[in-house]
Amino acid sequence: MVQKIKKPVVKPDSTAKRRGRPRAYQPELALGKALDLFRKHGFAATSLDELSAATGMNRPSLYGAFGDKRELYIKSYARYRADARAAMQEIFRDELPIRKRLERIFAVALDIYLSGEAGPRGCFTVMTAASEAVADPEIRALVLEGFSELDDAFANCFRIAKKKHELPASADPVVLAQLASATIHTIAIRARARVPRKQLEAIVRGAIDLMLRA
Amino acid sequence: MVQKIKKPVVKPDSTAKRRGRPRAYQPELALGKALDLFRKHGFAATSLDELSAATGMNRPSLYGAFGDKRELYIKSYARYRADARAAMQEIFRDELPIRKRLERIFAVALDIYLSGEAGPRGCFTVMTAASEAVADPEIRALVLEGFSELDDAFANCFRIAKKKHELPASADPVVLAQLASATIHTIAIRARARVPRKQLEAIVRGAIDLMLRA
DNA sequence: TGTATTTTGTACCGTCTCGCATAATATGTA
DNA sequence: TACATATTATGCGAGACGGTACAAAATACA
Repeated sequence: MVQKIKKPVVKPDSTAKRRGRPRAYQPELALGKALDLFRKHGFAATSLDELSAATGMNRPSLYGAFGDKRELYIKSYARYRADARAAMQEIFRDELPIRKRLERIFAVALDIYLSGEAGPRGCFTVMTAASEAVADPEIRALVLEGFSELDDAFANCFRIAKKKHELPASADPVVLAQLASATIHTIAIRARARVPRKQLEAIVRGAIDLMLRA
Repeated sequence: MVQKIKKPVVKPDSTAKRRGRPRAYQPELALGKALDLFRKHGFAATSLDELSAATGMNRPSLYGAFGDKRELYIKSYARYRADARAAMQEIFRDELPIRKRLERIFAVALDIYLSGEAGPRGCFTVMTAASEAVADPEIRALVLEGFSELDDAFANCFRIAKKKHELPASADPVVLAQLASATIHTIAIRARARVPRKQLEAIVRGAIDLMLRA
């Protein structure tokens, strides 16, 4: 018996007993690889061949698992948002002093935007807004949701700070939040153009000073 | 003594006597059409066929006049920058009070970003930063130049205001300029996601108040 | 064991892509 | 008129693109 057994060392889908031939890929892992590619090159400049190579899935499997290229992009974006939310949520909820909290939020953001061995990848929400959001209503809705989520999180942040009297009564949490989001957007874009981290950190410092000097 | 030393030193502008078959297109006008397309869809999602149709030039003419697609993109971007500069320069140089000046600058920016019958086209510098700037060093250099140009113009603006005592001595023109640029970037991105003008104007108002509040 | 079910791998389809080769056309000049 | 020059118009060609048909492979279940 010359059978070359290629059993999956790790069960792809935890312990569920599936009926047919087992999957040779791990969906979450493959989606992460797809996200990496989309973040690097954008939707139009990423080919299914590259996606297939990066995920280790051949094209039919890719299609069966995630749908066509556009659906894969949407699912990748959802994954990005979930990851970013997971990284931020805890800091947003934290009870640290407002300055410390802002510093940590922007530091995590910079980590996300500057990561990538082939160059900084920026913010996927911003990239998607700049490219696909104009013509595709469904994607646009997701992007708008992304903006609102960030705005709201910042606004809540400032509202708490105001209650704790870390900000004067005259401070408007919504305006401050828009400024914080603007800072996020400008460092995301500049990161994409390879502006060095030091400069981006300087921008963040200036913005924080301005926001808290009230 | 050579009498035929008269090489066409003068550009073949309107009244110059060119040698062969006359052009059927106007280069500046065609470049404008190309820019429109690139702003709408980005580099990768714009095909030479579409460019050919929009400009009214067939592909070989397009190629002969502007080079390949990438060169055409670069020339389109240069044109965009020149247009934006022409629209802004005068306001930046003006002697209006700082608040009025900022209001006018942002209003013009919004006009640029929201124009386009097929949806708002955003800021081409921002779009290029998000897409081509990562992998293409030459384009990246142009984008960085675009960022600096805006930062410097704003900084100069605040410096003048400070000299005229419209700002307190403690105000840092560079930090304020970064905030102004950040506001430009955030409205450019949000415009691309079809956020209505009213909301963008509210963001601008909040930012100006924050910048000028002493 | 045999059958049903699910995924994989290969190979292909029609379409679009960019860039260029070639020939026709329209002008200035000798 | 005849020639040189510059542009237009047609269309080709090699490859990349997204998506899918089909059969082999690998599992669960009866």
